[in-house]
Amino acid sequence: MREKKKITIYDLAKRINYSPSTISRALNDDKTISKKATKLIKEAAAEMGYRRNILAASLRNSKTNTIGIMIARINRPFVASLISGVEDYARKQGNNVIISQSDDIYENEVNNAKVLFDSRISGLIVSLAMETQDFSHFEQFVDQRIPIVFVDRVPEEFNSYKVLIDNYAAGYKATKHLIEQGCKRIAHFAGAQHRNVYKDRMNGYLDALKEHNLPVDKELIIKFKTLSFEEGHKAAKKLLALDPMPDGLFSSNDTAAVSAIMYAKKNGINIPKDLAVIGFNDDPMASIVDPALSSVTHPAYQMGKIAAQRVLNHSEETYDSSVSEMTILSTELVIRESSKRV
Amino acid sequence: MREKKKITIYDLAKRINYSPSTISRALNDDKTISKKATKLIKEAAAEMGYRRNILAASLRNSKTNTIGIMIARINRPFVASLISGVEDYARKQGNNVIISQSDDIYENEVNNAKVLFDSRISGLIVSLAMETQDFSHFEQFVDQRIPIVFVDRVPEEFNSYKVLIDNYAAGYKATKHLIEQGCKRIAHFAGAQHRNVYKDRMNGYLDALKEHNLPVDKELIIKFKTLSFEEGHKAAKKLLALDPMPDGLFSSNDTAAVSAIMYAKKNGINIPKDLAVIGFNDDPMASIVDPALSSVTHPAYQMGKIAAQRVLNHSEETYDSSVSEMTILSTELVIRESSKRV
DNA sequence: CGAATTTCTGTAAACGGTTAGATAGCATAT
DNA sequence: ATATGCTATCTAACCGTTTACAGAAATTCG
Repeated sequence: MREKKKITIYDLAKRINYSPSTISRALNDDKTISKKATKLIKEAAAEMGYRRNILAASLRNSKTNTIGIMIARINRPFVASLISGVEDYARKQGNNVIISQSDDIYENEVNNAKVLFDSRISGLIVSLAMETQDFSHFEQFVDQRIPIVFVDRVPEEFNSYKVLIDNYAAGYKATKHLIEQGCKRIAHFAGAQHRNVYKDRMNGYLDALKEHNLPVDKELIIKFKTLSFEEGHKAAKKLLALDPMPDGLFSSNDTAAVSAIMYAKKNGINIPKDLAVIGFNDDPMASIVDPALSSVTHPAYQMGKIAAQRVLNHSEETYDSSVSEMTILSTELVIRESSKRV
Repeated sequence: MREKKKITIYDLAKRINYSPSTISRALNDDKTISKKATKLIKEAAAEMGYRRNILAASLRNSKTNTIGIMIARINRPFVASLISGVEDYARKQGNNVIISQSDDIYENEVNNAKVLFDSRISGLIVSLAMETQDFSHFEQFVDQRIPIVFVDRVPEEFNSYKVLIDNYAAGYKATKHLIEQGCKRIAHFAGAQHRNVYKDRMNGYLDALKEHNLPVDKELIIKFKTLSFEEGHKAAKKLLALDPMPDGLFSSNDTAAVSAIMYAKKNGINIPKDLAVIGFNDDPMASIVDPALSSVTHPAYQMGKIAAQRVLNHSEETYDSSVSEMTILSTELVIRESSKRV
């Protein structure tokens, strides 16, 4: 048993006595081809089971209709939803999506960029690795006029499309909410401060404290590397050992917040009475933990969709790479039991 | 500012006076090229910043080094980990991974198959949509000798590589565990019975009951369509209204199990004393819910990795498409508070 | 030293589309 | 009748590799 032969426009040409160029044009609905010929050709193509060879077309056009996506790791709820949004939109427009994971490691990101570049992707969607602080590996795309859309974790110093949420406002809102619940000593789980999302959340936190005349206590701000469950555990331990203990906690993600809640519960601390907690992302776990975790919703799927739109609607002519075009999505507080005191 | 010119082997050829064919061979480490020439050529290539055009190479070889992956939806923990495993392995071997989501809808799956086929993927990894019962859309790949590896949700009637866990054994183990905890009336949340994973889990459940001389009560077996949170809620409501109430529950996934736990708790039912519960998948939420959910671990990442290996090591010569080659991974029970009675 | 090998490199034809420019046929205008 | 323009199609080059085959140069051998 051997492979079915793949038929080409040359086979079609021979079969119905048209030149390959006419076949090609007809199949692409070029109006210079007569309706009669177009119909004939399409029928023959269907009958013979013709399928366009995308590779040949891509080579000729140097256009692959493939979007590359760079993220830290797929199996995080936010990222999975983001990709989901990109994929759905891109596919509707006839594009493929190829993904690459950096594991939050800078070197991997650089290497992935090279691989995606060599794959001749038509556009790139990036959420930066935690480590990344240098962005020169993205310049190759700019040089070749390949549109880049940064999502969520975006660089501040690199001009491009950016899709993100208002992290500052979200941090402010979350903190203000805790203040309104009567918290006076509010702790913060802070992420890597060179990453916009975490820096902005922290700034929102700080300003909310200041504007409500609460002192900023450095002891209450814990700097995380990865905001993992383990780190959350350690940080909670440290916090609860303080005297006086904090009475509120704004965590930069849900994982660390949930970890803190679980640790606190085990140590007989009442959430939210002794410690009101709010997280960030509204991951599925937020509604599962008991008491359910208040959080800030992230429209991840929508962000993916918008990013895909930006990449695909990018126009060579009007685009000016010296300008950053931002799309800022709003967030919402989801108040659950973990922070409800009044 | 215009694009940087892309340099080709012709540019290299002109620059260092070798023919394009020699360049090409040298860059591919062909041994017929002298070491001296190879060295010279590689140096020149590096210096001029030459990058191979994958499209041209793919066209010529009709080999894309791209793996397609078909799943229901990315943003489910199991699937995300699976993809993660595929991606890591594939990329190490110099392959790209393109994904497509069916949303558990048959028509989407058929359409995605066509798109991936037209993308000339070198191999395909599939976890079936919930709905799918006909597999003829995979035949085009078989015809073209494109290897297919089915993962987790696999077809029974289609010969190919398959990577899955022993769902029957897992169902049996989980049920037996509940029996050992003293449960006499064990309910089961069953998934679509035409999907191997759910059918096998249920059979394991049934046999465990029989072998321990417990009656099979049809009232206690609830058939789900999607095993969603909402369905879990409804099913729990139905179960808890029974008289006598079941004292154990084996759910085919964690989502429905967690939903049931939350509903039961809200209605004053003690988990595990009144109702011992065990789920399936060991999703992150299993360790978050209170009481923590016992579950069956799924080595999702590893399954993805193995699937990628199978696809990439697939050898045209030795492969016999009339044979199904299965890799069956073992599972483990993770016992947590939701089922610990003794 | 010439013949036979071996080693290395070059020529040219693929792979399968797309597209600029040429051409042919025909209707209309001068 | 010739020029002009329009429509429909074709020719051939091109995208950038790979590779069968040919050929040249270097080496070995009798």
